[in-house]
Amino acid sequence: MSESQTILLFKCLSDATRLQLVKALADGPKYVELLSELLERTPSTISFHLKKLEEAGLVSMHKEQYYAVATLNRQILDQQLFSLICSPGEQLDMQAEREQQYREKVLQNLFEYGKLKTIPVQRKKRRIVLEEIAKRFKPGRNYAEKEVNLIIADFHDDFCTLRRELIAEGIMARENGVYWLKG
Amino acid sequence: MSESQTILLFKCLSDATRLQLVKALADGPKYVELLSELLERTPSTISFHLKKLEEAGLVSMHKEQYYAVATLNRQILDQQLFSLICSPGEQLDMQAEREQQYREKVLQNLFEYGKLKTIPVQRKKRRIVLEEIAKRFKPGRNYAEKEVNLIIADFHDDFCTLRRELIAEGIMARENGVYWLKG
DNA sequence: ATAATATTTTGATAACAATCGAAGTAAAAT
DNA sequence: ATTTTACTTCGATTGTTATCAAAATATTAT
Repeated sequence: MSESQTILLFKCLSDATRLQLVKALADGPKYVELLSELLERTPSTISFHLKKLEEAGLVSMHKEQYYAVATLNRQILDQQLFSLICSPGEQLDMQAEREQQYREKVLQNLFEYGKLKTIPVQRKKRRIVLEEIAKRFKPGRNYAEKEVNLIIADFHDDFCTLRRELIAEGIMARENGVYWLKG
Repeated sequence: MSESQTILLFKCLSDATRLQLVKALADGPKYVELLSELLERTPSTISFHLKKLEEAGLVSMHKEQYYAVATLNRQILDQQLFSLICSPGEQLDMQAEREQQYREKVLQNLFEYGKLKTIPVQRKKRRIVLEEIAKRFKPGRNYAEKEVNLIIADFHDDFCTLRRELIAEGIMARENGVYWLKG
C-alpha cells in the first residue's frame, strides 16, 4: 500500500463523524438521510464524509430507488489495518541508505584535504569520524603507541584526544602499551 | 479503547511526517537531530511531532547525554490496531437504541390524535408506520377484508393503499379474501 | 564560569478541514 | 408536466494543524 493511501485511510478514521459513520454502517448499509438523522448532521455533511470514505475505499455507494445507499467494506478495512501490523521492514533498505548518506555528509563537512577540521563534540558525529580513522588500521595487527600517534596525526594535531576516544568508544583496545583494532 | 483515544491514534498516523517518524523509529531508537537530518525537517518540527506521538503512547522519550532519544512502542501500536480489527460490536446496543429513538420521532411527526396525517412516500418511514398499524392485529388470528378496512380506517381514510402496502411489505398476507399477520 | 550544543517553547503564517445553508441536480410520485 | 424527495455541489465561516524562525531552557564541554 502506498504511503498516500495509508494516510488517506488514517485521515478518514481520525475524524469523529466519520468514525461514527463507520460504526453505524457496521450494523448494515444505510442511506444518507437516515445517517443524517442518526448522527445529527445535515445531509450535506454526511454526503461530504461518505465521499471521503469512498475515496479511501472504506465504503461503496450505490443507488436504490431515491436513495444513495452506503455499504461498509469491512474486509478492506481489516485487510489494510492488518497489512500495516504485519508489514515487514520494506523500508529498511531505504533507511540504511539514508543513514549512509548522512555519514558521508558528516565526513564531507568535517574533513578537508584529508585533514579533520575539528573534533566534533556531538557523540554520533565523533563516532563516525573515529570509525573513518579506524580504517587506517589493519584488523589483527598490533601497533605501538608511536605508530598509532603517527597514523592519527595524519588527520589532526590532537592525536592524544583521538587516541583516547578510539579506546573509549571501544573501537580500539590497549594493553601494556600495545594497541589493536577491536571487533 | 475510548473514541477520543482512537481518534488520537489515527490523527497521529494520518500525517506524512509522523508516519515517516514511525518508520524511522521502527529501525531503532533515534535522537531528535538525527531524525531532523533524516526527514529534512527542523528540530522544532520533529520535537513537535514526537510530543504528539508520545501523547498517543506510540513512542517513549528518554534523555541520554544531550540527546532526547525516541523509542517506538511497537507492541502498543500493534495491539491498538489489532483491537480495532477484532473489536466486537460493542456499539450495537447504542445503535439499536438510537434506531428506536428515530422510529419514535418519525411516528410522533406523522401521527396526530391517533390519526395518520399523511402516508409517507419515503419507504423507510412508511415501513415504520405500517409496523405501527400492524400492532392492532393479533398474531395468528384471521381477519375478513371488512375487518381489516375498519381497523385501518381508524388511522387514515385511504385504507386501500395502506392495506395494499401491508401486503406488499410482507407484514400481512392474504388468501381467498382472508388476511392475517405474517412473521 | 563560560561556551557550545541539543532540545523545547512560543509566535506567526499559511494550508487544510468540518460544518452549515443555499443553490443546483436527479429521480420518482402525482 | 409538475411537484416532491433525496442527494450533491458551492461558498462562507470557523477551527485546527504543520511548519519554521527566534527566543528560552537545559545539558555537557572547556
